[in-house]
This record gives sequence, structure tokens and C-alpha cells, in this order.
Amino acid sequence: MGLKIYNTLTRKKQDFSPLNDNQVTMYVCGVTLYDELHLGHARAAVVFDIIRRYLEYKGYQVIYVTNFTDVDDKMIQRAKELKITVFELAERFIEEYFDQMEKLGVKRATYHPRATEHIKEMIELIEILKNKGIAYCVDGDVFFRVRKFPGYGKLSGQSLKELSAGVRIDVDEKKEEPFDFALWKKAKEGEPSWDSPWGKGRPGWHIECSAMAMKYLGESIDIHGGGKDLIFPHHENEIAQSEASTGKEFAHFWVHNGLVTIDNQKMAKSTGNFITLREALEKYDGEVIRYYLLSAHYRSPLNYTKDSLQEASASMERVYNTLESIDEVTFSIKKEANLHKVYPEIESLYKKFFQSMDDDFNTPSALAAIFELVRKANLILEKPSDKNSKLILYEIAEKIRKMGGILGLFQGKKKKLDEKAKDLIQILIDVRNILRQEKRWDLADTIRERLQKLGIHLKDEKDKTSWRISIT
RNA sequence: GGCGGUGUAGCCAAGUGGUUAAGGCGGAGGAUUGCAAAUCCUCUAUUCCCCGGUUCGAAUCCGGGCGCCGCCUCCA
Repeated sequence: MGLKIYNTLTRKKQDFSPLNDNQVTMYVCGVTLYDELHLGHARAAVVFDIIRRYLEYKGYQVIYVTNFTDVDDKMIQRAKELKITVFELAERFIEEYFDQMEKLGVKRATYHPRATEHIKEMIELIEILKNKGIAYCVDGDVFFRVRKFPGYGKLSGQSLKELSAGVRIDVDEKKEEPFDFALWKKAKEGEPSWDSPWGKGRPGWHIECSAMAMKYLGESIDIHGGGKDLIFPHHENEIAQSEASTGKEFAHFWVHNGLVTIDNQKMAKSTGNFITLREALEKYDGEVIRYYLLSAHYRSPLNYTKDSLQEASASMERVYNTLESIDEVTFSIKKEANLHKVYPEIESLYKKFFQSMDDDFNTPSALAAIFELVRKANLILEKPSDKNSKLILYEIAEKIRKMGGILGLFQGKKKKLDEKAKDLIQILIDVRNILRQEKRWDLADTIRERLQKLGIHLKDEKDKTSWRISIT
């Protein structure tokens, strides 16, 4: 079975194979560092992290690049408001970005290039376009002459004519035609600027991605990704710039994740309609947020409601409960279990997981396979365990952890308590059990409830009381 | 107005031609428990926005309608 990926360019799911042997080059548009991240950014990051991990699981050597836009209009404005430099603003949000991504379990990219560190490459690219007569300079600004690129509109599925009909922006009088876009912007007073053949200025937004993608990954890349809102104009323009300059196909697969909505309205900073990642992380473990973001197919819209994360948390608890129960039961047979016998029922669900992932990264379906295994395990756990059932349980836990690993879930990075805290809990349990023997239920229940509020769940079993920590 | 997408139970969400429409959350009843929690069992869409059509057979294909969303301006 082979991997199929939906390609925005062809509007079809296509068999995936890399341009070069075993190597996959992947560029994903990153964030502009002018404000906090929200769940929408988190979704894009997690989605492409999954794609990257799955390709790696498949044995490909993935070179993954995602950029930081560290200079643009909004950043300049924000820096002014905060009375700091654009550079300081960028530094602040980069640090926060890595910190939050780590909590979400997003692996670092191979490269995280910053726009301002690639001005030279951008200027070179603009020069090529200018020499070809595709770019033109007007009074310190440089524009891309869209009419000169015949393929313009192929990604967004619109012709130049259709686009022109919908123009509702104030057209810059310097442009020859409304849809020409800026490659280089003339410096304004008090703004960061760089020297160029056309005078002081700064790069337009689209050029950075073309320049950096080509620098790190070559003229043609396997996968280019980003949110659906970037299809037009950003990615359309990237294609125009890149392909006009090289004459080669820029990206073989264009992959776009659906947007996160709240009350069915797009989550966006510009509208004030958003949940920041920080807020979400204050209330829930990063793994819960990650799970939530994977609970819908990556191309579908994902509507956030106030209960979404609670629901995700409850679902994850189910898996963790089972894994812990299995660990308790199979503790003694670990060594033997490593022989890995084959159990057809387990194998078929294991297969379902990979078939789902192969089908354009269908994570909801893949997660369902995990839950079906959880159910099987719970059924076995109901009965008194014998050696054979322990072996099966061990195998199930192994498989769940392996599948979870690909999704970056269920790896048990749970809150650890130090020995003293554990001893304290044990004291409370011992005291409570004395109270229970004396049938002083009100006090016993109070202890249980208060521990519960701290995320420590007590389980009264036949002859002992055990405890565990919840993930949220 | 143009382009793209979407409409599946109380909620979230798979499924895109064929025996019982995944999975999760929530809810109801039962088992278990001192009571809980966890877990198990049963129930919770005779039906997939509506109307036509194609077909032996459609949630799944086609036509029409309605609703919602995104893009066309910065945006993951």
C-alpha cells in the first residue's frame, strides 16, 4: 500500500513519490512574529509535523523547512507600539514559538530560516526576474509583472480575468496592472531597510519563501504547505516568482490545512476571533491540544467550541487508563512478551491505522483504530488474567504506543511526582483506608475529592487503593 | 459577482456504489462499588440538508435547490 496525498494543484489525491530517491523536501510557510500564536497556527504546525513524522516513518529522509517572517508592516507597527525594535519583537516571539511547539510535541524543523537573514538571496532572485523582463522597478519599488507568467492562477483555480473582476483593493498607481505584486518595497522613514540595487527598502512578503525554499531545498521541492488561507495570493505568487525565475516546477505537491473556526467563523488575529495557544496551554496539556487538532481530518475546517478540549482530554484519558492497566498486569512478563507473537485481530487494526494514514493522513480514522484496540484490551482486562492474555495485552500496548508515536501521542510524558509527594499521597491513602474501615465515609470521600481536584484519582480495589495522575 | 469547499446522531467526527453507517464525547439503564472513579453490557442516526434522476442496489454518482464556511485585502 502506498501513500496518497491530496494535491491542491491538481485537486486530486495522488500517489506520493519523492523527486529524488529517498529524500523528501518540504517547505511550510511559518508565522509572522508580531503577536501570540493561536490555535490556528498550532493546527498548521501539528498537521505538518504529522506529515513529516509519517514520511520519516515510511523511511524517507525528510528535509523540513519552515520560516519565520521577521519583518513586515504589522511587525513594524507592533514594535512601535511596544517601543522596541522589530528585531527584539521577533526574538521575543521566536522564543515563545519554540517553547509552545515543544509543549505540543512538534519536532524542530531541519531549518528555521528568518527572512531578514536572507535578504541577499531575495535580491538575487529579484535580479533574475528583472533581467528576464518579468519584474519592473518604479521609483524604488519592484513589482512582478503577472501578465508575463502564463501559469498565473493555476493553484487557486482562477484566471487573471476572474481575479481582476473581483478587485476591491486600492490599486497602487505605480503598478502596471492591479494584480502585479511587490517584490521589493521602497523604504519609508523610520522603518528597517536594506540596501539594494533599487535603493534602500525591504522585501515583499512572497519573495522570502521562494528564496528560502530554493536555498535550502533546491529549485523544485516535493511538498509545499501552509494554511488554506495562503493559497491566494501568497502561494500563487510564490509559484509565479519561483517558476518564472527557474523555468522549473516549484513544488510537486501543494498541501493545505483547513482553518480553525470559532462558532463557525475563521479564527484570525485580525478579527479578534481567536483562542491563543497560551490560553489553551494554561488549561490543558499540550498533548490534549495536539489530540484535539488531530481529531478532524487535516483538510476539514475544525470548529472550536468551549467543550472541545475537555472532550479531547476525556478521550485521551481513556487510552491512558488502558495503557496503565495493561502495564500493571503485564509488568511481570515483559521479557517474554518481547517475542511478539502475531494476533490477527490486533494486526488487522494495526493495519487499519496505516491504511488510514496512507489515505491522505486520515488521522480521525487512524485514531479510531487505536480506540478499537483499547476496547479489545479493556475486554481482556475484565477477566482474570492468564499468561496468554497477558501476552496479548502486552502486544496491544506495544502497538498503541507505536501508532501513538507516529502521531506524537500516548507516549506517557505524564507529570512526574517526586518520591516525597508519592509518600504523602500514600499516607493520605493509608489514613483514608482506616477511616473507611471505621465506615467514616464522609471524611474518606472528602480526601478522595480533594485529591481528585489536584488531578490525583484514587481507585478502591478489592484489597488495596491505587492512584494515578490525570493528564490534564 | 468569481473561485474553492462543506452539510452524517445531543455534540465532535470517519466513511464516497453493495451484508449490521467507524470511533470519541455526552446521556439513559444494568453489572461492579460503602458511595464513587475506572471498566464491562444494553440503549442513544431504519438513516446520511431537500427534491428529482442514473443503477438490481447510493450517504456515496448526476442534475436542481437550500444552508454554512473559506479565498478574491494582511492571515496557519
